[in-house]
Amino acid sequence: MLVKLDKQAGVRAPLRSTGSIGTDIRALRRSRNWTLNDLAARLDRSVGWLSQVERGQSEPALADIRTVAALFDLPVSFFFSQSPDTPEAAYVVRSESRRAMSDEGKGLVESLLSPDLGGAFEIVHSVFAAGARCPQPFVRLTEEAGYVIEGSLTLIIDGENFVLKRGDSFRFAGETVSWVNEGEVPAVLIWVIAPPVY
Amino acid sequence: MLVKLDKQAGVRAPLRSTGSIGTDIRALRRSRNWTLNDLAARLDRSVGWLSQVERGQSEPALADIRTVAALFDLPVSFFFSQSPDTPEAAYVVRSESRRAMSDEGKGLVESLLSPDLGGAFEIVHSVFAAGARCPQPFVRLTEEAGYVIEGSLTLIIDGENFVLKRGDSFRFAGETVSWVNEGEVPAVLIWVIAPPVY
DNA sequence: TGAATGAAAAAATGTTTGATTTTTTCATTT
DNA sequence: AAATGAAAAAATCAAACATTTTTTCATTCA
Repeated sequence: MLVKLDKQAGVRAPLRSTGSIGTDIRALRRSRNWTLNDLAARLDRSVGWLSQVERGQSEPALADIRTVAALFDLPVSFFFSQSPDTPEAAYVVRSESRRAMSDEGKGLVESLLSPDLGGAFEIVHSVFAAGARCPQPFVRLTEEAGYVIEGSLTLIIDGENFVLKRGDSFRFAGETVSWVNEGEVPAVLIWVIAPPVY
Repeated sequence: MLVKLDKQAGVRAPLRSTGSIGTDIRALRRSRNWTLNDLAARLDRSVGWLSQVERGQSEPALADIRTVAALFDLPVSFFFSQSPDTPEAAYVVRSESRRAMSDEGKGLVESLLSPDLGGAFEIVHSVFAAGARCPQPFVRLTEEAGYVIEGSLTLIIDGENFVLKRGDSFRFAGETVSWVNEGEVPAVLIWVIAPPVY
């Protein structure tokens, strides 16, 4: 039974997922505020088809999945890293079965800590390699907060440097942000973003 | 300068705080969807006065603060655990200067990981004492997620038991939830709640 | 002297309605 | 079975108006 949460409380509707590719695509599309038409155009497919795909009534071709992955800057593997088919999968993500959201090699490995995309916020496990540096500062229309589990990370918020160590936390919203790991070991953080950007 | 974030993106307005008691009270009141009138009535004070207090134009009496603390089930100390007056305080919370949101002794110590109350979600550091047990299951109109940093915690979601270990994470929304720490050591978690309940 | 009030003004929020956009459905084609 | 295109259904949006909530401020209270 699905509990009806009232809108006013700010809880987004579609949380319970089927864990299908279509559900992922829908969440990704929504995170960018795109309509079916917006995404269908980019895939060079019809709106009706996309609607069917998102609801699991039709299977996208591999080529389509590749395009979607590219559009959202995700590894294709993301769409196939299915959570094990246990009853707990709706609620729990085991440390060994997180879905990777970025490829190794960029100095930052992000993986999803929630059972699926969607919801009011995104909670991500991020590992910043020693010496890694944000390619360029970014600004997002989001509220973001984080907590340092291991190692140390320098955050640059609106030009000010903050060296965060284990146990430190932060929050910002709307500022220009960048980061560097100036330590000798990887920095491990929990990072929360609302609303979701992936 | 305060960046204007657009509503559509779902970012709540009043983030930057003055760090005053009034700001805390306003955030707490809002988290329960109470109007000035609702809270003023409970404090047996006028609406105008409360408006002034929340905006720092008037000082509440100690008795008022005690009542507020009781209403929101917070220790009075919460309102006086000011973050150090450094420029970073707007963005960063150091591990040694978190604001405690619950008194020791209940088996659960929660402390705030964001620089102030308010915002789209709440991020909390929670330590569940070994053997501690949730006094009774709860249901909230929120979306909640968490990550186990240390130790182990059993979550009971809609009657199903999930034993979470270090590195595991979870998310739920609308379910009936309870918890026990059946381990021998404290369980340390990061817990995210949207929208804020404190 | 600053806390506190009450009432008027201002601001914010909610509601309705009709129009528009977005999504779903489905018969048909590839 | 994938994919389309068009009709139906559902959801979203904008404007106008009503209502609620918040702020302001002159005044009283202790």
